[in-house]
Amino acid sequence: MPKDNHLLSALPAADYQRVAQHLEPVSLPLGLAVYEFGGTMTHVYFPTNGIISLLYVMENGASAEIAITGKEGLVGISLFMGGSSTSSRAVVQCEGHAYRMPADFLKREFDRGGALQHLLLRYTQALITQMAQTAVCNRHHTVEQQLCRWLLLSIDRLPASELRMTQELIANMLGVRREGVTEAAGRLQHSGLIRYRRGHITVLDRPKLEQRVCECYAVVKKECDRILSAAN
Amino acid sequence: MPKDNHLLSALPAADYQRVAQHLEPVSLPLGLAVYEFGGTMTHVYFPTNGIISLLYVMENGASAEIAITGKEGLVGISLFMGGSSTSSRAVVQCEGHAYRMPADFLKREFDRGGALQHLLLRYTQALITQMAQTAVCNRHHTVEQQLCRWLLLSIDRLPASELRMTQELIANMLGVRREGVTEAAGRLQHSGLIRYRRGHITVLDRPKLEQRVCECYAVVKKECDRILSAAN
DNA sequence: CAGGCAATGCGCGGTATCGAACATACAGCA
DNA sequence: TGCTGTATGTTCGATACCGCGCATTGCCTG
Repeated sequence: MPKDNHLLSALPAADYQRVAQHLEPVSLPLGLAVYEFGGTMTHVYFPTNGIISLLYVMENGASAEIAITGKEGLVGISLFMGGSSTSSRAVVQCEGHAYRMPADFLKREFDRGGALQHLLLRYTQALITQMAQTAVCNRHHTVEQQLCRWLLLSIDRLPASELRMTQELIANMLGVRREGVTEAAGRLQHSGLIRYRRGHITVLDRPKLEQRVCECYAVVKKECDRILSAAN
Repeated sequence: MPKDNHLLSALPAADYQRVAQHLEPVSLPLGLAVYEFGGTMTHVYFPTNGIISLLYVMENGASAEIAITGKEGLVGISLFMGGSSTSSRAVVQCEGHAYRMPADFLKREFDRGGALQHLLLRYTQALITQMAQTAVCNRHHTVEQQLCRWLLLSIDRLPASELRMTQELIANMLGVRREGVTEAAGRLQHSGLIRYRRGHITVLDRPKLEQRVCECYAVVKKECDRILSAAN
């Protein structure tokens, strides 16, 4: 079950044995803030399912999603990167489960410099790519393109092609108005790419969604695949 | 002279001795592309002065700056993060000098896990903060605010408060139209915060500039200071 | 000191997004 | 089955930015 997380499953047996006994299963209910801005981090989280969003909330309350993480990664990279506190919120966007590991154990294990270190650094690199692409996408692409990107990135991390999510929340993630999401989602539904009803969105035609999305999705996905395949 | 770079100067004497003989001085002429997209990285660069921008160029030619680096950091983090190629361009935005280090030596040194590793990871953390803030700023702030942020971040990395830079190039960095920069810069000049003439911009009233800038500047600066002070 | 070119200034219509207010309709619960 | 709160749909003007074209002005070089 911890091996449902791709980073944990990529660990060599010896490392995994050592690490496994320090893993504690936790559930990730919808809306849980795994980390708050500026809070101290006592654990890192390896999701096995569900999605966690890295959100940045500004002084005036406006927000934007910086990256999302699922079973392919972990939440809490700044712990081993040398900052002990977070500069963003980490919120459960789709409920699921995770295994968490105490901060001090992770740091010790990281400093051994073995396979775990390499995996974590590789994943951090993928996360950096995702953040950079988000910055560019925010600058140059339309709400509809970004919605497509967000949907694809999300269902990539879920078993089904349906997700529980209101347009209001999506708007918070994308950092746009709710009406903008309503409009874009309406167009996508009208074209038969998705279907939604009160808090549920289903992707019906993934290939067509990939046609409408901006290049940002492919860049992030490719980098994510590349890094994690090389890890095995 | 290598110690003009803050990361190199923060190294303990023993580490510095070992590393120094692998440093090669290079000059950074304006416009040089230290890295191209997808290129292989043979060296990492520790600037001692000047500014290097991390730029992302999209399929249609539109571009956006993701982060900037000066004497406080290094260029080429993906080398030790486990990706061997870059996902962005690194372009010299203000001429200067740097010391470069061969990729394979850096990797070996990094894998020793000593002071250099900690410094590089800390700096990467600061860079991540800068990228996240860029993403948010692109989403929510006006061109004028972003211009203020860009100016402040730039002169923080320069000895003087003047920089050689056309509005056209600034527009490329910010990912907006040249006219947008002209307009915003015109307002700032009219208010007496800056002065510019054909390719030269001088910051006249830094405190007032800090009043007009969005919160993003302070966040990035604070994190950068925090991380690099803790490194000493 | 006189080109010539690059940098800047400006105007135009077009579009995407914003901000706010309100109407509707569905889901879950009593 | 009906109520109620929340999710979604729709409208309006306002604004920021885009894309284009072209005028102007300063700097550099010959």
